[in-house]
Amino acid sequence: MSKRQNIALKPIEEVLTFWDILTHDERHFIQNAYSVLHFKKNEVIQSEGDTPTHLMILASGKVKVYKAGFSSRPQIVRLLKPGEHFGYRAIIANELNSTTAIAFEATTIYTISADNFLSILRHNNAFCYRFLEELAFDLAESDARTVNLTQKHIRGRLAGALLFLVQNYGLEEDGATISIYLAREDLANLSNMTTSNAIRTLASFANEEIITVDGRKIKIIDAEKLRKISKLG
Amino acid sequence: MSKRQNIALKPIEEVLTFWDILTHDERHFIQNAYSVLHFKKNEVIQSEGDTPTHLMILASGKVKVYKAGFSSRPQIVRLLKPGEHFGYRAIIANELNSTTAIAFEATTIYTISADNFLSILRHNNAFCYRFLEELAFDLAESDARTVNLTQKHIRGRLAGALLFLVQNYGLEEDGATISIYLAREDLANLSNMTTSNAIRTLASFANEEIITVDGRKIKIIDAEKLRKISKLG
DNA sequence: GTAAATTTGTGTTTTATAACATAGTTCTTA
DNA sequence: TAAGAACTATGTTATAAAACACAAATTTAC
Repeated sequence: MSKRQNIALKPIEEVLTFWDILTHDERHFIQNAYSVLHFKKNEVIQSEGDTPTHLMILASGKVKVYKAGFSSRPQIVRLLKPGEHFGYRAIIANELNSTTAIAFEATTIYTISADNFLSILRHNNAFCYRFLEELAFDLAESDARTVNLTQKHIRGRLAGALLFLVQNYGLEEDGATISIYLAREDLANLSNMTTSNAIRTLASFANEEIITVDGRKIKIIDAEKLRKISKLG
Repeated sequence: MSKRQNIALKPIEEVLTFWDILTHDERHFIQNAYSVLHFKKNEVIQSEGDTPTHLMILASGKVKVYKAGFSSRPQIVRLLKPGEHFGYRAIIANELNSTTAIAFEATTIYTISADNFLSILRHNNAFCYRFLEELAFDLAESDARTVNLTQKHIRGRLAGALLFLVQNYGLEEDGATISIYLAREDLANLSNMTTSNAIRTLASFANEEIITVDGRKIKIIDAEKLRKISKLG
């Protein structure tokens, strides 16, 4: 992990989506027990195979979570935005980290130690249930991704990835530009294809006037068509 | 769902792996609130897209859980054995069923209604935590499957599937025969390939004396080699 | 116990996508 | 602001696996 700094930072009670379900005592406890970590662009936050030590909550920035593949092609399994948690699955399952997390951009993270996290899980049922819901949701997503990536053709996979980005990060004020700028390589690692093919297919989409591309900025022109391509492989 | 019958049946307190963490009252409650369902070979137990109604616990038999693919090729995501639960993810996430479950063979299932299940989840922290653990474990499995299926070549995928079957259902008394007899098509749906390719690849493995095949009975001869193939794609 | 249906097996052709090669372009950083 | 590194782009070739076609074997149903 990384050194600390001190930049303007949203207070923990505004970042944690589960703040409302904590008891008075727990809030107090956490306010004294959390840490803040800062990561620069492309810094590794946690590594696949490491012992998990903390629940992490993204305060600002963007994080990609991936599994190292065999063929030197990592598979991105989650993209995180502020307010979202990670690093806790392995704590609960009592396993080593199954994924690596990297900061896409300068990122600030609140951390709560595994012991403290487990202690609250064990004592606050609503808290436990909240994480149960989250994992239940993520599991369906993961299974759906398996089918998406194994059964669709390249165009369908890339279209699906673009729609996922829209859903996940939303659009800019123009109502069209996807609010995250990914390298072609990341786009490829999200949709299980080579970088060349991500580039090529993106160019096709632009040619067909489904999107426009300006460097890493992608504007959605015809979302309906994109959805169709995503569905029909 | 299906009609009831009355065959010799393990009592619920012996089937439920979470019996020990229920309170006296909850045990009492469940003993009056469960139902038993019987399914014949190939009967559908629940369908993708349906509203989830019950937590299901497999008392006897074998069940496959899969997602319907696009290309008419379903993807098997879990294979269940007695004692294992299913059908509860969608209840927790408050979604429709994301998978279909089918009985592989004559199967008996204990069911507990969604309301009752949720009520215990909400009141018994240890119970909630047990399911949290289960989902945490399943999520890593699902992510790992994504990478397995997208990045390995056919031989690696099939080798992985065979090892999975061994791990999941174990071996017969001879210490070599896998304790589940799957159709080639199911083997294919487990490892993301066409049936022809499952047949062909299985034949190659037999040729290379890594396994022997007798109808649907598969004997593992060289587990080490199988592991190697699974790893190196 | 025979017909029909399903499953298994094998050969051939086609195709989607990876791999490779190379060049232009844009970002870093010294 | 120049030099190098990283990223984007595009053409060509190679190949893994699907698609198709059909035959043999086995299971199921009547």
